[in-house]
Amino acid sequence: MTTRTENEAGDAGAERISDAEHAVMEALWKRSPQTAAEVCENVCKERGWSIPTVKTLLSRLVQKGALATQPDGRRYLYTPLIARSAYVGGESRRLVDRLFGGRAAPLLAHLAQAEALTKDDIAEIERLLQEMKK
Amino acid sequence: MTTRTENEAGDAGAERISDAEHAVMEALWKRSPQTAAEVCENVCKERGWSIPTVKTLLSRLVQKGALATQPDGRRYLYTPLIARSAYVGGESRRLVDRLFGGRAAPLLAHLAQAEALTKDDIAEIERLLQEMKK
DNA sequence: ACATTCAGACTACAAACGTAATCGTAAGGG
DNA sequence: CCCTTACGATTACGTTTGTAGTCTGAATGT
Repeated sequence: MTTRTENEAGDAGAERISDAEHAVMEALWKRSPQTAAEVCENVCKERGWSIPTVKTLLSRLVQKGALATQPDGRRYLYTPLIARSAYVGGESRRLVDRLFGGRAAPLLAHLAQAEALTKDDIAEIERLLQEMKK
Repeated sequence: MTTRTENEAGDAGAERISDAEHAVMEALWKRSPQTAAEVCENVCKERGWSIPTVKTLLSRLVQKGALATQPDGRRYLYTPLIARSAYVGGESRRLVDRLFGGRAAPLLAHLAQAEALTKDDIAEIERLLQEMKK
């Protein structure tokens, strides 16, 4: 390969996705492909954005290798290149590493203390643990 | 109070703490109070920073109401104004809200899938759940 | 054919961030 | 007393992020 300074397509999702960009990704994870206008319909109202904002975010995400474009007449259809589960996994890992020394148990303890766990959560987590132990 | 546009001391930790700032906070949560030089001793090597960088971060954290200063001769002693547990709780909550619709169980499921849970983690989590149910 | 419209590309611009150098000054060594 | 030194304060500056406007050209209706 030729020098390969950085990011020449090949790794999808190396660049960090910002908060605003994440909202756009969510829309596309929910359904894809979508045009810029469609994405806007799904997020502009909620976030108080105008179309140009969505277009900027889409462009940046394409640059970052998080979205693929596919021409459709005079506009583009956008599709995620990174899976939501990969993103979510990465972010979760980051948090656990940064704040809990990489251990997940303390995170759970914190959520518990903060009343972030409902009875249902607890029940579901127990089920998960049972599954895991098998 | 006079107009009270924003942040006139009263709320500690309203402003968001950035990644670099967080490293400084960690040093002070581990031990406090500390001088700027001491903080640097604890983080500069690891992050590849020079003293000016640490001083900037300390100043910003003071501005944000995350640190208190106490004059000690010609320098300052810095002390956290927000508890680590509060910060950690807030960040965890943010993540769970943003990525898991506020439910903790899916987070755990993800960590599990990603092999982020060791046998010890699982055991400890079970203990936690037992405690909680009491 | 031509004006209108609509899409992406490019430009803008302030705030936050990461990273640091410089300035002014007070404390201490001699 | 003066010089050096060690602080905090101020300033710097490129990048990322949030939020949007302008430009250019192609499609479209008539």
